[in-house]
Amino acid sequence: MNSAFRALADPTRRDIIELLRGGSLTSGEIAQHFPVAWATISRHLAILRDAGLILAERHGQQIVYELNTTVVEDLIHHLMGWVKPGAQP
Amino acid sequence: MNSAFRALADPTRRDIIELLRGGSLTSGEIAQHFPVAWATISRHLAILRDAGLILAERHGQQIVYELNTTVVEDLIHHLMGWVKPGAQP
DNA sequence: GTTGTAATTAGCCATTTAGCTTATTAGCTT
DNA sequence: AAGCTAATAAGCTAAATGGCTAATTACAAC
Repeated sequence: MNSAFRALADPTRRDIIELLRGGSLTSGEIAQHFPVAWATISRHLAILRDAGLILAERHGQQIVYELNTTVVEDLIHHLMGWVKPGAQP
Repeated sequence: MNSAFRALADPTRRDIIELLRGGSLTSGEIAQHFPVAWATISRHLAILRDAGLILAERHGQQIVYELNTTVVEDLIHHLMGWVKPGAQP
């Protein structure tokens, strides 16, 4: 859970997530949308993957990434616990 | 919005938020719950305050902090936009 | 106004992080 | 197996971050 919060702290990584809302994309397609080096995007993807926020699947010689909505939902529930007074403190 | 995500990246700051779920507390009361120096907690509080996640109010010579649920709710809505496919991409 | 208490700010240090460039791995295709 | 493309890993650097101690502000009470 901590790694998910850490992963979301970087705006580029949040942009990657927003990008993946539109559907699965390869690492190269994702990198094209950003003004940083491909290797930098690749590391962002690794951080998001380690946090469980995205899922990677190899298709031939390219790797397709997709948003893992399950972990995002877990985050939402976590945050909802902060605003719901009755939840387990 | 970015500052809120950044603020939540640190586990101590998330613990402070969880602590404030139980009700408003002074800076000193908050600091007592953590094994770090008071000045360090004070800076964490400033970061949370700048991000709008907590509200500060002076009562005499002490300052009382409380959770700002409004900004937490904004965060929740932001995250929900990631899992709801129909929302504005 | 001086003393005391609550809290923040300033200044310093070690660690982490995000970026880059240059290798290296993994899988096609010939 | 040799070459080509997609992607990650390695190694480096500058900037940000979280911790500390010491100094400073803000208010209250004497």
